[in-house]
Amino acid sequence: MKKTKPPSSIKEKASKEAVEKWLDEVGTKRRPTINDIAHLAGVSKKTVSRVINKSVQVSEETRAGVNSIIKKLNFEPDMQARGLAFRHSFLVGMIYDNPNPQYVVNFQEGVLEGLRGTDYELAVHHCDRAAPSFIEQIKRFVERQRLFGVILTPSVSEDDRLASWLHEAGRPFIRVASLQLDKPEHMLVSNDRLGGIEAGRHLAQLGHENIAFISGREGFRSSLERQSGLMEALKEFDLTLKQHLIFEGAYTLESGFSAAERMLSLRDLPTAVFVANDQMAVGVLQAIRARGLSVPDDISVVGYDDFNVAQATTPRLTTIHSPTREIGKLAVTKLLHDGNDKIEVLSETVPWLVIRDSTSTPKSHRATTIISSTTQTDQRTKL
Amino acid sequence: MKKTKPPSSIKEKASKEAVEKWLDEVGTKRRPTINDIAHLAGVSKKTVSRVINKSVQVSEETRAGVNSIIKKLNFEPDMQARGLAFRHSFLVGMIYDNPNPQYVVNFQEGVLEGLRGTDYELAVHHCDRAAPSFIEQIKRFVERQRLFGVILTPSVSEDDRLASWLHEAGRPFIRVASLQLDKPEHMLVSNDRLGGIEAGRHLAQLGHENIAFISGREGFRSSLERQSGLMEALKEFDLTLKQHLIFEGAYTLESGFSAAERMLSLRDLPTAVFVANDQMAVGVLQAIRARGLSVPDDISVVGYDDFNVAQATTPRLTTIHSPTREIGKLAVTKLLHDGNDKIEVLSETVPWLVIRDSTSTPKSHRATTIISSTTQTDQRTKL
DNA sequence: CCAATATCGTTAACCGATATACCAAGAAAA
DNA sequence: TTTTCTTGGTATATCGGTTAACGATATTGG
Repeated sequence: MKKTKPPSSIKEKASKEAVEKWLDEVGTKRRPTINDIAHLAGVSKKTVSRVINKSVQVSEETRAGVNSIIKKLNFEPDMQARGLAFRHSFLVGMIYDNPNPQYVVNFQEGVLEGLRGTDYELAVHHCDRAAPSFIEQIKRFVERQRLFGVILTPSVSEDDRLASWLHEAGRPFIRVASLQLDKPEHMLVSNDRLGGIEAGRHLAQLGHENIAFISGREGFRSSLERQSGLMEALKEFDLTLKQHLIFEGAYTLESGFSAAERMLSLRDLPTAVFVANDQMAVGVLQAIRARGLSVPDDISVVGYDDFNVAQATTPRLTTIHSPTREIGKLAVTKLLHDGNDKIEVLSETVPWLVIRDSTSTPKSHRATTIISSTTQTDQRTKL
Repeated sequence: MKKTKPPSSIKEKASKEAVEKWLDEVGTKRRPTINDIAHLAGVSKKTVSRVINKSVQVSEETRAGVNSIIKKLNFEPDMQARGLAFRHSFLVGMIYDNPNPQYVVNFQEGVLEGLRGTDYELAVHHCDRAAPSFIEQIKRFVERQRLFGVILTPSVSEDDRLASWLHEAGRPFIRVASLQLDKPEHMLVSNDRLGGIEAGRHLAQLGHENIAFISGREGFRSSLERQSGLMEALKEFDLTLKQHLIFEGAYTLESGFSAAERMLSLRDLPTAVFVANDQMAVGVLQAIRARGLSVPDDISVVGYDDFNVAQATTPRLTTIHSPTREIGKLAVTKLLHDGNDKIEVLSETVPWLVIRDSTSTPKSHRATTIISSTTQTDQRTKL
């Protein structure tokens, strides 16, 4: 049926005419499909498919010919159809339930960066972990869209039922959390414990001994990890975190304010406080000021996150920088390469201390260590 | 071929057994398809499809029967396949190129809220408007995923080439911008002009006459609109915005800081400044403090956006609240109902003034109007 | 009582890709 | 020379839905 190959110049000329004819007659009405490409390139559908999917079973010549037609017709394969055949869509789902906008956007931007250049796109889903049908809604989302894979961010990531369902359904997923909760292939740990250690060491090194902690809501993993890091650091300096210096907040500005008020009503005030996130730390600064005290002269404050509020306060907030964006990017990479390569994770996802203006040596030390107090003021780590 | 209907109790019993058999034998291996439902419900594929799509051509009895099987098998239609047949996916695209995380998340959350309960999901795409292939990348995204519709947020929304391409391709889309750019069915206007008016009136009513403006980068629509609102308000009070009191920033904290420094080097200082966004306003506050001046005693400051930095500063920022979330929600509603209903838009997308602590009467007026200055301090509008 | 008309359902073709099975031609091996 | 791989390609079924076109039944009207 097929004619013997004509010399390539003639063949190409013929094909060029055919392409133009197609563009005139059909191209104005609908997008090209794989059939059009196959027809104009003089090969079969499957061969075009092989070219698209970079299969090796196709000669360099054929590949070039097909690609040139693809380019001329500006062909984009329909991901719906591709997904139908592959039994999964080309969508990665990101599920979140996080009140902090900056966390979400930073993470999301990391994910999008990781997705760039791949065939995959991002579908985001916000959920309310308190809602009774919370799991059902997520299942529905995942099943209906046949997501290629799912990224669970805190605190959704902490739900074990969800994780085991995904596991049993055989769907690739990544849990991003502040500590190891599951098999390593599913986990990406942001290591909030280390951040807590950094904060604790910083305060202890400045000479603080009476250090308070303002936590997130009871049971919040990230807060627990940050606290446990603080305790570990204090232990290194033979200090302890006293039970009556732990105050519960809820990660909001207001809750930070009221937790700080409780703290400030103590007879013996602490000389420093580590606050489990920046948003609360803003409230803490305001409460301290409202009492007529000054930061850092009377009380040093360390936050956590390094979101942009940390630079808006007076004094600007010393805080722990969390590499949220990098974690997001890693999450995608891990998801897409699912165990193919083991990625070196640790180095990039380690939080670090950013020293700004809300910490200094405690008053009691001030007389003896004037020098360190002044040099401290402008020191920053990786800003 | 079909038997006469048996009494429904018998029929149901038989079907119940068949359902259990299916769940045991097949349900463990793969998800149910429309064929399974049709078979077990004793109807055809198409009838099930009609039930799913809420077509009227199906009797109440049949519908109930089919729905019961759907529920028992926990069937979720595959959106890939549906999309293939419909010639569009069940995805709404949101395209952004906005450095402000809070804007993005607020807007996105509004969009997700608008999508809740529909069959559609959100695919987000971040782009760089400065990149040369910027348009091509978006086209690729839209075409490959065959998006049902697209929402363009500022400043991507301002690109006319993109808008006309979408229009010609016949794909539904919404442009969210600070002023009318196109036919109303494609536009959602956030009315930054009104916000500017609010800010201007507030300052003028306090008695300020020498008012400065710190703008966004040249040509930024939102900034231009806010400025033009300011000018309009001043005109109402027989005031003008003097050319030498306009300073260009770039919507970042640092740019606000340096614009303010330029302003503060003037011989005659203005008594108030309207800053085109909160992020810059934070920089402005810092610059004023750095000069040893005080806000609002020496200079009043008004921001724009009402993002959470506005509550973190000292003094807390008087600013214009932009109903970003509501606009996001409206954008989806408009997109999904595309002209079916005309939605009443204006009432919800109007920005409003939030009075906090960074504005007061100017010094010169202070002696004569003590009372208004004190009552002002705690006044807030809709906080 | 029979044709016209809703009403309710069915069948076959199709959306745009991939997978399976299979074939032809040339190179290497027997 | 014949047989057996390997390589490069084709034809057809299939993924899970929808649409178009076309039956069957009941319900009317003449």
